[in-house]
Amino acid sequence: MPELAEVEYYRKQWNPGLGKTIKAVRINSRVRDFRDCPVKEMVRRLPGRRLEASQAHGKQMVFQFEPGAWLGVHLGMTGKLRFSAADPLPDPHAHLVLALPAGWLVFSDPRQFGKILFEVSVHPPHWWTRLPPEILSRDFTLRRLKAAVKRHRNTSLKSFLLMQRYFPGVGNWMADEILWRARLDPRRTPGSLDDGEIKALFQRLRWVCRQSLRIVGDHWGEFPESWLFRRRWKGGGACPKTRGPLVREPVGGRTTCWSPQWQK
DNA sequence: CAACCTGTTCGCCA
DNA sequence: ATGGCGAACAGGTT
Repeated sequence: MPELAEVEYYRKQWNPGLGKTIKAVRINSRVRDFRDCPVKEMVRRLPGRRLEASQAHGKQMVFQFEPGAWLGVHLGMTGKLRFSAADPLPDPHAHLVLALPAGWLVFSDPRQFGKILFEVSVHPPHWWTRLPPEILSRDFTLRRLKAAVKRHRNTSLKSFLLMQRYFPGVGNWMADEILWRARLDPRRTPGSLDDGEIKALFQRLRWVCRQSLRIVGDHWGEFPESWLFRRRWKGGGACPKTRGPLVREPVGGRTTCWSPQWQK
């Protein structure tokens, strides 16, 4: 499920390990999650290191160890992080397990679209420092959005919002929520937007990120009934604004939910 | 049983 | 070169 706020939620699930020293690493190195990971080095060098801090950035996370080592985690489609007081051995999808003095930090991912990275270094690795500005940061500006619109004027708005190099953390449901609140038809192109519509998109982008972090990021809360999120999963839903029917069909290759009477 | 899936990357084409 | 699209990845769920 992981998009921006859900990633932040999962990041915190490893907080019980903060300040603790890794005793052992258990890994299923055959799975796809480790395709870009120096597995042997990680298994050799993580034990004895202390989990110092963690951060999330869009859908990407980093866990910082002392002395200098960095564990990158991307949850893909079905990845999860959890702390387990009992040995998670029975879980066949627990591909990475970090043993603490008491308990285990677990990464599980049945579908294996996630990605684990590892680097030993005093400084944070390039794959962490070269990420684009976060949507809620000062560097994410209307100017930047307009440049992206100009460059990708012919794709659908739906595909556009899913581009992580501009909108890190936005996934399928967030894109639909943002377009619904900006009253924009997901099949429209960025190039067709006027200045007011671009501004609305900018504001709704930031609003949906901020609110979903507040609701889901801390503790897995429920979105209010007023959100499209609550109606979008099954056919036959009604728009919370107009009470009219919602449409559910692929746009840009992804299942998309929108309200034709509300979004133009 | 078949269709579907909250993500990314690759190859193909214009 | 760059932009845009569709397939592929793998396994669980509806």
